Amino acid sequence: MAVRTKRPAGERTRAAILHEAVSLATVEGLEGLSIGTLASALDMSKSGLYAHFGSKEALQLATVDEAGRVFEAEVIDPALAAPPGVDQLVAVCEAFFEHLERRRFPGGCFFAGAVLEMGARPGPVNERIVAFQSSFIALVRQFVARAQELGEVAEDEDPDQLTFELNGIILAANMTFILHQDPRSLDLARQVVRRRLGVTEAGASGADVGREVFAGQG
Amino acid sequence: MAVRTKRPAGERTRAAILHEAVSLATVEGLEGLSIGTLASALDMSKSGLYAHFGSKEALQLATVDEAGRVFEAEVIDPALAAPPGVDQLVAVCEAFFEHLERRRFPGGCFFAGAVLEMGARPGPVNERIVAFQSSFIALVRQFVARAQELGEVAEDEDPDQLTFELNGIILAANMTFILHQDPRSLDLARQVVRRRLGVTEAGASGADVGREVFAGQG
DNA sequence: CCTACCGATCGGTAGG
DNA sequence: CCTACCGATCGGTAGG
Repeated sequence: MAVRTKRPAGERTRAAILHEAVSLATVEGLEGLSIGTLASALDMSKSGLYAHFGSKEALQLATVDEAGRVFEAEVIDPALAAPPGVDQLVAVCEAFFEHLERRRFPGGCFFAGAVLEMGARPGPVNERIVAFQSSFIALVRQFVARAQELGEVAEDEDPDQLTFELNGIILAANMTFILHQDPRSLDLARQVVRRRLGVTEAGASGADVGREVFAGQG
Repeated sequence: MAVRTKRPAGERTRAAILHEAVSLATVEGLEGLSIGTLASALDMSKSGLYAHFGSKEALQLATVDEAGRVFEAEVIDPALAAPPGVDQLVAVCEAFFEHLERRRFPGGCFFAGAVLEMGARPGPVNERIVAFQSSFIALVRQFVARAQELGEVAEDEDPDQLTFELNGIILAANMTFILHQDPRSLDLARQVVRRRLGVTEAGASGADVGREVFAGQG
């Protein structure tokens, strides 16, 4: 199919490894993810897989980066595409809920699990996870500040408090979804977001499509 | 010291093992917790420790139970001792924040981590974790319902939504504390709780003592 | 509660 | 990307 470039097979293999690694890590954890298990899941030899990374830590770092790319594509990009204001706050939450609902990873949100797993394990892997998570919170805070500038969030609200609450809603949605394995758990999360942000009807955002509505806003 | 009863030394040893096991599990995870590591942390032989439980799964179950006892003593009991109403909702959150601040476990809240670690690993250990977590949420929901009966939570609030939000605040506090390792992170969580519940001054609850205040309520 | 051991798997290496 | 291997550690057992 593709024209031969430098090492297309190797890159495809690497991508396939990381795709599997991120999924496996949401079940086994980043420490529990073993090179042998990962190799046999891909019908490869252990050392063949190992050669792509050179150490377990390098595999873990590459896995975190791959999870970051998935999160950007499925959660951050749709939120960035939404119009600034309260709609954007709804959009970032909604994109996260759909990321869960899609069951992209068997163990729920990669980063929610990774922060807790590696929180007491200092080192490069922990630092990379913390950096990504912190940048996501910072982005949500920007969305909140912009919404407040637009007058769609009350002036007496503290942006840090609202950001904290939205992060809490996201984490509670992830935990509830994992606990009950039921897509309806997310309906409650959606109601909480809309009530907290003063959005009256269901489909407040037209940015993150794939659901329906445009009920009472357009 | 103590009069010889049936097997006091064995029970003391078992208690010491579980105390260490819960702490270690918040760092290494319940799967990463190995019998060898646990034994050497206690200066015991591996098989000596193993004899107390008979299988790794039994050790994991006993560890979850021990973590449940700690959570009951440090979070649930203080909340039950608080007066019903909004004070009790503040008390349960405050008890959790102090549980974190006390750094009882190096990896933060045991159950927050355990739910995410074991969420995609069906089995008896997962079931025990889910049962405990669900019972805690159910208890918070009872507190919310009681506060609403007392007229301290608005009639148009949905108890499930408020319970979900309080759980989110707790989870966000845990994550933030782990991310920044800074007790001041919890100040923001405290502000969020009080603003969300319409409590104006800092020390709304006299039940969970050890902090101070009684500013504008008594 | 111990020493001594089992087969399996771990991360990693040699050499191709 | 492979086979074949390394020492260390895993959960678990025998026997005391």
